[in-house]
Amino acid sequence: LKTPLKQAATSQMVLTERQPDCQPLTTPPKPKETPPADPWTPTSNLKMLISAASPEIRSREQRRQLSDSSSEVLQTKHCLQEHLLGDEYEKSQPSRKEKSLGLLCHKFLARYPDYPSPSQKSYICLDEVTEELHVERRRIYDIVNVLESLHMVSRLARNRYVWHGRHNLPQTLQALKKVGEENKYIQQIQMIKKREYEHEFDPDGERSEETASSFGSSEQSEMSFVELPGVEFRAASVNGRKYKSLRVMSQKFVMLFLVSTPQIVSLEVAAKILIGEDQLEDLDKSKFKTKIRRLYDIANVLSSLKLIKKVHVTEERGRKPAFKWTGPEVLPNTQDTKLEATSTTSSPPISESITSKEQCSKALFPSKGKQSFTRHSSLIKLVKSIENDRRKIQSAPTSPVKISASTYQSLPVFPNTIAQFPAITKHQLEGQSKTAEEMQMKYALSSPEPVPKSEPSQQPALSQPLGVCPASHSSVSPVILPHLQSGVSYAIYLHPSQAHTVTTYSPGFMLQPLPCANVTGIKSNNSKVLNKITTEEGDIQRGLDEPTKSLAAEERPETKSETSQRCLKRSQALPETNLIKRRKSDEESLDTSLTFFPSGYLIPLTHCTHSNKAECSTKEKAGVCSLQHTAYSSPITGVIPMPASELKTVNIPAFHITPLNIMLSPNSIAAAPVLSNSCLNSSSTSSAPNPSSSALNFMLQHIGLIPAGVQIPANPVLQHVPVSSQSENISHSSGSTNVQEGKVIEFTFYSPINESNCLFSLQPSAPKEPQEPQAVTENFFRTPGGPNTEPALSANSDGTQRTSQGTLYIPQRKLEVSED
DNA sequence: TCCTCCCGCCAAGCA
DNA sequence: TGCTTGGCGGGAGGA
Repeated sequence: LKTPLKQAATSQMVLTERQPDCQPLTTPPKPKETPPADPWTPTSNLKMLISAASPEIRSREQRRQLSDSSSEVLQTKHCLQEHLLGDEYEKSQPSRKEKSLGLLCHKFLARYPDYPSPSQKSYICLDEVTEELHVERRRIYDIVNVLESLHMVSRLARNRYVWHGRHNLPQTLQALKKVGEENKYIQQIQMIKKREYEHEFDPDGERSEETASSFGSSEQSEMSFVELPGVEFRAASVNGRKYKSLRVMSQKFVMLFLVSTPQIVSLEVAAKILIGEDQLEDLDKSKFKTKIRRLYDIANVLSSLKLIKKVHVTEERGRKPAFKWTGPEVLPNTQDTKLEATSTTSSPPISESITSKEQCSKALFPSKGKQSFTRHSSLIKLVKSIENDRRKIQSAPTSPVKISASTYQSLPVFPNTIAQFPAITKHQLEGQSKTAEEMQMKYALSSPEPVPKSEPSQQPALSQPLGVCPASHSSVSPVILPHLQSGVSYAIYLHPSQAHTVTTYSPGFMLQPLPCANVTGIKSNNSKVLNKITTEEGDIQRGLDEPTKSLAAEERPETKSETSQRCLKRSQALPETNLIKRRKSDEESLDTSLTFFPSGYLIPLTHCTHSNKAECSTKEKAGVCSLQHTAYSSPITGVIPMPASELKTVNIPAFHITPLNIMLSPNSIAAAPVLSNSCLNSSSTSSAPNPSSSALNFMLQHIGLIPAGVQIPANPVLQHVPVSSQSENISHSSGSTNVQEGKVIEFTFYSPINESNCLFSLQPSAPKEPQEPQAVTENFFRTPGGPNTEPALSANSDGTQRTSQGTLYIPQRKLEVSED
């Protein structure tokens, strides 16, 4: 009996309403001897009507020995069709949206508690469900399969499932994350990105061997269903189709979110990865489309579970559908499932989650520490390899120490940054340890060698822990730069790994590492401010950074003072209002997912000029530096003082080329690019000239910061380069503060040799006087052809173009995420 | 036009 | 052998 009651009622209602004369109007119950037919869905109704109208189909129906009541139905429908012409009939049908899998899943989930009592097991009878939800069984399978992939249900027998609710979710996600990491999904994502970019430059070209081999390795890592002890996989076709099962696909899809950062995965990438694991060579369109269809199915269910949320990633090639993880954050690879819920979902509070977890653990994990998932045999080698790598990294002399939020809070402050922040914020800092301040001041302003170099041998491990991504960054380090022309100093934030090799060109330079919040955390903290997020590449990037982020943060011995400055900067950068609250949440974010943003940032210290540095420093100590404007926290790093209205862009270094928008107009002011370390570091492996170096030299010379002929060595050093800048990515604020007039300029260096890139983020302060147009020559921007090849500006191959009046415009390839 | 995904065919495999 | 399960892709609604 598949006739849904509700549908019958609806039909009756419609009939009664529209055709009172059509009798009988009641939908008769289907007799038991009704042949297997489509359920009583609107579409099947329509088909039935059509078949009724067709003699051929009708005769076929007759051959099927339609019962009298079935005939009645047909007659009724026929009657309905006759009287409800065309549009009217269509309008009487539920819309497509009302029949969506997501909605159906909502209904399904509403039937069962999120956290059922362990003593009372809920059983799911598919027949009942299909009947009550008025859907065909096939749809329920879709839902159940996804739920089963998360171990929210498990199959008990034919037609029968057990409802676990979300009890198992923490463990499942943990296991999935682990498998995802072991399966090198991050690298696969990067490879796909790389392929995409290579395809942009060479649409007809063969895919690189590296990419191919990477996928080759992914093929062998095909895995089976990830199980939890006690939640066994008892699919009917467990042996036959499980590798293509929606369950497995769902798990893989979830893994992609769990391993990538920010946790945004585009459907395209997910589909390619899923196909890649099956057979990359058959990456034909139909297969791709099919995967996409299935991913939509899965995504709908996951969305109903509020684990993901649909967003759109906008890049230069268009708007792409993607999904953002909104489920509980999963900490990496802790033996004991230590999870916490983020603020974005309807997930239970942490305490509840933990409680549930404990309950679930008792039920499902009698022996803790046991491997909690199955693994394809071919994966074991990969896992061992990764674990070895991880061991090497973790046993390095500079092994990281996790810094808790409380540590952040209690650490002393770094005076130089005080000048950038409003007095109210500084006031909070006055209570800090003066001794610590003095020590840091001394260190900051007097030390000619501000940053101890790390062991060069550590660099590869730090920047390329997985041996795949050359553009790995861990954190940023601020550098105070004097502005020779405008009298404005800047704090530039570098990655520690970059800072290791920095040599200063000004005695006043100093370096500090600074952690940056991950995009996800930022988003949650400043979601209203940050309405654009560069993603995908950054997503990939941070994923890669994760294994190394803490390493880099701990590379240097002055960890405590650095972290204190991190804390300070983050807290200082917060808006005056909600300061404490936001800092708290910020720190929570740091604590839970301390991630270092790989880009470099330039901070204008508009009131701390080079000429009166000492005075300024003194003022900084007293916390009365004449900065008048209100500084806001950056959603990116938490340390960049800039107006909230301008916090529109997050710079995330791309694994591949990431030509971002750069508008160089004559009306902005000087700024200095901050080189990400990746291209610089990676350049050491190549004998080719470093384009970044020559570019910076050019810039420095061009804008008069260094005399012509003076060359800054090809050393990853901060340069102070005034560049007229204007970013399209920043919405201009109507405010009048200096900082508000600052702009962010971003661009990427591309080195064809090491295939790395550097993302620059320049944030100049407002110009006091309009400057002459700064002609940016071709030397500055390199094309993929190499440092001495045809300049990007005149080559269209990379999409760049030069506008009139010396304005350089590089079409944006930055990705934005928009939520529906 | 393209995205989204409903729908149901039909094959694998279980009872 | 009938039924359950679920892969798969056509094609239509919706943006």
